[in-house]
Amino acid sequence: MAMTPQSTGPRARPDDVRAALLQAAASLIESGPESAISLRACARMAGVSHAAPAHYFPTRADLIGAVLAEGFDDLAARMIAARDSAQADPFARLKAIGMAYIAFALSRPATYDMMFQRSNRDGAQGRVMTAADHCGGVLWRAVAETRRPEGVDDRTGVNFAWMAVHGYVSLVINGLIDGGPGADAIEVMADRLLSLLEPAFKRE
Amino acid sequence: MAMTPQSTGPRARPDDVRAALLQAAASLIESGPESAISLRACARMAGVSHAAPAHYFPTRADLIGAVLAEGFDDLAARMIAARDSAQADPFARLKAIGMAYIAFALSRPATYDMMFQRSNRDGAQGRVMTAADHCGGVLWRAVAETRRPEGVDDRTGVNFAWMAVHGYVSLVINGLIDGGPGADAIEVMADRLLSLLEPAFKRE
DNA sequence: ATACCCAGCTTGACAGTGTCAAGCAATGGA
DNA sequence: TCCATTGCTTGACACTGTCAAGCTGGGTAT
Repeated sequence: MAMTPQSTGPRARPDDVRAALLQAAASLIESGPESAISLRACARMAGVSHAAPAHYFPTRADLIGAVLAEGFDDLAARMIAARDSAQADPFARLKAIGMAYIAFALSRPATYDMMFQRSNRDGAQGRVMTAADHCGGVLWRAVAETRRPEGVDDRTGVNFAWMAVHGYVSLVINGLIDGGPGADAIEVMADRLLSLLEPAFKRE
Repeated sequence: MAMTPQSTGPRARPDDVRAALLQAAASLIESGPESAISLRACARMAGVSHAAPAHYFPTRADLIGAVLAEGFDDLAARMIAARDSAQADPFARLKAIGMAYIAFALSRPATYDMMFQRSNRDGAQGRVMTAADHCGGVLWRAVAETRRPEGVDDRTGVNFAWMAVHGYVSLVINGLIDGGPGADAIEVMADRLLSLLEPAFKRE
């Protein structure tokens, strides 16, 4: 059998290639059209042969899925960090999560776009959806801590917050709305958007 | 020179092929992964050779762009029809537009998704963006007719309405939120969403 | 009427892609 | 020392978008 008991295996020489492939894919996603994200281009960037990726990612969808799963993990980490360094007020925490969400999306727009497309979530054996659910869980808990008006239950609150923030960044990323003139228009608009949400997440 | 004076040309035998290619592309978009939308598959469906599409659409992006431009035209038409058959109240008209928008997106989810991706809007010499702007204009005028609270100017109103509805359908299409249990949950949720928008578009 | 042109489509080719199959090299355990 | 497994390579296949040529038939010009 000789099954290495999880000890020495990946330590001796870490899978440079796997990491290099992931980084190549991540950079290709942000730097060109989706059609340019090819396994062979990733392999060239990583300095390996055209068939090497198959050893780590059975198919193209699996490589892309791995990048997108990492994206969701990164997003969740940012949301948690923002939440934990915000004030104790539940809506302030929710707002901090929203701003972190927007910052992530605008920092990696192409990745964000792909993360939210069902067709890109097929590979990686469901890991993408698991990571996405983890993100949703962070939002869910933050919403659950707010006190909302009658008729806005947890699910409705999550849906409303998520659709507003996602709709905003999605339209901005794809150039269909702008926040108006000014360099920091996006942040101003994001702040205003979250303020507009306030009535649904506060009960006075 | 012999430049036909725009009269007889496309009448004699209408461009069946062009229409067939557009329809093939539209059906491929809705019936499979994006990678399956190939010029050659469209050509096979239309019963022409693999290079025939080049005569109507210089590149693949142009064919897809043409389908998406038609999508925006269709969407605008549905929005206008819904608006004109709604009650005279400005918010009722806005809500009718929103419901038509959601219905369109859910009836052609893959097309809708592609319409809102910047990378798919390169071809067709800007026709996609023109059609998208036309859609935005319909929304803009509907918003302008509402009476809103202080601080919600036209632009903010348009952004708020659009991001809410787009965010909702985008998340639903891609399976990240659901409207809760029940067959008509999506419509119920859509209705609730538009009601939640109401405070931003009414001044009592 | 005859020559001609050209729009509309065809066949053929090329580089590039994802994926599969086979093979090589080295590392580590028996 | 032998051997098996891991990690990667080369090679091949079908498929893709795009370009270059060639064919064909209906219209115009002479």
